[in-house]
Amino acid sequence: MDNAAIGHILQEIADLLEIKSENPFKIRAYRNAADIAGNHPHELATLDVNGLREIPGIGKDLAARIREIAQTGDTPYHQELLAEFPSTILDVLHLQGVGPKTVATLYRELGVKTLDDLETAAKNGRIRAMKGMGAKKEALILKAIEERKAFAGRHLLADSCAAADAVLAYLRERAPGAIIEAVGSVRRGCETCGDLDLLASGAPQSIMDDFVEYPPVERVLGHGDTKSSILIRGGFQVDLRLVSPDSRGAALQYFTGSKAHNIALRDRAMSRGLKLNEYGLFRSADDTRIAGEREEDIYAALDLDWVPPELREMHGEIDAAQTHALPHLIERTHLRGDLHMHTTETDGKDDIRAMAVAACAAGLDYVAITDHSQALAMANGLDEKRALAHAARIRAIDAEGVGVRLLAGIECDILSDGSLDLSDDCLAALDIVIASVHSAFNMERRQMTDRILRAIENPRVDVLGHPTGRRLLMRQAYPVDMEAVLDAAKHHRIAVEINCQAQRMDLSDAHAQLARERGVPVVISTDAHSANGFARLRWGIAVARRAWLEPAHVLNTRPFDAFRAALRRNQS
DNA sequence: GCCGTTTTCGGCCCGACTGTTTTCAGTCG
Repeated sequence: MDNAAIGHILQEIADLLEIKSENPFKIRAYRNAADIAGNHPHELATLDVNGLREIPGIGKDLAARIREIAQTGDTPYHQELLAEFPSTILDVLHLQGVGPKTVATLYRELGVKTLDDLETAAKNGRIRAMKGMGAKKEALILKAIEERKAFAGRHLLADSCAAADAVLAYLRERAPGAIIEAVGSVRRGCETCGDLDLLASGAPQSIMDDFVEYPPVERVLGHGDTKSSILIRGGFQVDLRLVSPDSRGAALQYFTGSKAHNIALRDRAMSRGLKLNEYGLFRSADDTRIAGEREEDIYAALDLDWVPPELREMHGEIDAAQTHALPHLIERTHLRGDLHMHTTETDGKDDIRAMAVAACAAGLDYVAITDHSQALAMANGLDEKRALAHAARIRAIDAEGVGVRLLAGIECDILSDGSLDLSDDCLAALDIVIASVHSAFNMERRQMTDRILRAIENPRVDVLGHPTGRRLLMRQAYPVDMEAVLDAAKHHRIAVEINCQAQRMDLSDAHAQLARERGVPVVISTDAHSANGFARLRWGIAVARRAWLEPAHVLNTRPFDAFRAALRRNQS
């Protein structure tokens, strides 16, 4: 039972309790626990009740429930709730504009159990007949059902940034004097985002009208003086808030979240006789404004260092901010090398030279060319002979001098039994070897873990590539005991990769944090398949920052010679 | 359901917008 599965059950319990109109604080406790489970870097299943109780927000009851879920796959409490309401009703709850009160009424009065039931009831005009409902609400529900069918809901960070940038450019053109920026999960660098949150300050009121007239709008969900929401093509919901310049810092803080971080800040404010909202920080007694214009001032007034947005997840950042112990996070400009890319020799679109030139233009000092090995026949993977010939060409071009230093490497497949796809002699003749899993994903966890551990034990391997194989919003990670893998990586002094492909971001932020805690070196690599692939370094940087990584934790922040010396094969 | 150099009980973050309303409940973030 992994953390995501545990979190899912806790979330369902929270949803069902909400439909039952249970104590809202109890519901919050379950939601909070679901959040903790989903983001906790350690496997909750490996903790006993005492270990669980040490996690803030997990008390006696929740620790017992989590334990039960981890051991048996579920808890009777969840089953009891499901006996009262069918699980399909949760689809109805998650519909835009339909909340727990409405779901309960629909179920009680109309027997609505599924989205299909709801659609039928709405089409037959039975919704409008209910108290508190009307024809307009009925139409909105039908519209929301239609949208649910069309859109999946969440989006990759890269897609979210692109969509946000387009709206921002449109708005900035119409309010040149204003500051308009992305907040929410985009600003925190989350791997996937739901809605896009934008904040404008110092803009004229007309910005709201401009916003709802944004050409790609498919539907206006709300249109007020200070808050509007739209649905745009591509399935993004975009929210825009307008505040006055003297509230910009407070609003920036408030709308960036996360929710848990904000609750902690408000709590802290309250204990100091202050009140924090999106307009500023005020003295509770007389509403005197203490801060609001600058985000830094809000934190400072609460005796905290300014917290970088990527850290605002309630993973210890408040304590660290209080004791001046926040990390000096890695930035894109710290990266000097990129250790994973492909060329026309296998499935890349550009040749060695073009990749080198593009890397140089991207500000890098060195790259490793790491084409696929023979097992990946589909990608025209390299056998021994081709791998060595390719390496010779890479070294020849490096000798010419192309603005960046080149390393001759390979991304070698880890076969099903954990052996590598090329001979030790061949791998030893190269400058760097990444070992990756590209096949046989459907293994048992124990088997997959052993497979990867065996690869790590091979002294020719320097880096473990995209360690979990996940494809965000498409494919789950293969089951693997990441703690065991990281322990082995530490022991054998190999590095783990943060793969920068937008749909991989693998390691995840939570796993990268585990790597940092264990002292396992990390590399951040693009896995570029063309010369324009270097821009995606920013996605790997986002993961690294969310994992609290500093430049010293990441090998490819080092100068070329120091980087080479740090590779496993070059250590004594 | 969690939490506590105020508390083992009694607190727990809070404002905007919409629809169906004559004063507010529900939803959302």
